[in-house]
Amino acid sequence: MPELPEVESVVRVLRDGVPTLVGLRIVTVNVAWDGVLSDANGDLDVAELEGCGFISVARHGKYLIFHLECPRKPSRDLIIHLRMTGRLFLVPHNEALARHTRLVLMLNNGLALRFDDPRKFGRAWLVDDAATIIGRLGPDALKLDPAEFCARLARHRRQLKPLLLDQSCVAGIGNIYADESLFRAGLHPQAISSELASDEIRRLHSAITSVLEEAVEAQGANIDGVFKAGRFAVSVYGRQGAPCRVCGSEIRKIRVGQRGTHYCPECQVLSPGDVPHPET
DNA sequence: CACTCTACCTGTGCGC
DNA sequence: TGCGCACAGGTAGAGT
Repeated sequence: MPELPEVESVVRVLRDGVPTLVGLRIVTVNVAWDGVLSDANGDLDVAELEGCGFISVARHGKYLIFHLECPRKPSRDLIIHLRMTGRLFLVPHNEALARHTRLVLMLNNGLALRFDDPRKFGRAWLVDDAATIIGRLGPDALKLDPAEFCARLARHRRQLKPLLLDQSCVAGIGNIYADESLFRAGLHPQAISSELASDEIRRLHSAITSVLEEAVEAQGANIDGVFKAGRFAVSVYGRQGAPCRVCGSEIRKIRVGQRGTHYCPECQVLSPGDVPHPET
């Protein structure tokens, strides 16, 4: 389940690894599953990718941004979203396709950039300007200015959990790190954004920042028996029924905005003004 | 505007 | 053992 820290790990490998993708050129493209290219924003024209060179590898929220120099246009941006189960890596040119390989970009150094995705949720776009795709997103969760974060919370009267997952508010937080950030901030997932006190907002901001920075450092989350990309140890996500690491209370799982939500009933108390839904 | 539902997918893990 | 099914997740789009 790639969220911001997992996507950042991919960026660092492709940008800073040996070999780096930067400076390499796409020779041919192999589309193993058509659906990876089609989307409401238009289909990717494979022929336009051939001959393009990688200028930079970056990220905004969970979107990967490959800035390209192209034969027929000054520049283009290849955008890839890994969604739930997508993986991106460099392999030797002749490496056999895996069962879940969706897209292969053959490169001019004997390697290939391969996109594997069992659940077919991941997508790729080729656009003149990355803003076409990421323009609607809020600021990246790792570059979140406290004052702007405060303004964005105040602007809506919404439950914190769905608001944190809304990529147009803040980009990069998914279900795991939303739960982890709210736990660290000591805030209930159903607390109302516009009703937070300023110290609560500060706590949430620093919780998001520290959780994500630690997770980037650990190269992603490590969730018991499910997801083991990195070493970040979760406190609440998937730990329903287990004791809270802080107070020993039993971690609960409820549904908030259709999403599984994990929290500690002792550490994350709803303030009197907020009305919780009686959910299980 | 805030929320809910549905669609998109398939591997996993449960109950029977 | 094997079958069926609910479930997980991020996002877009439609509907309330």
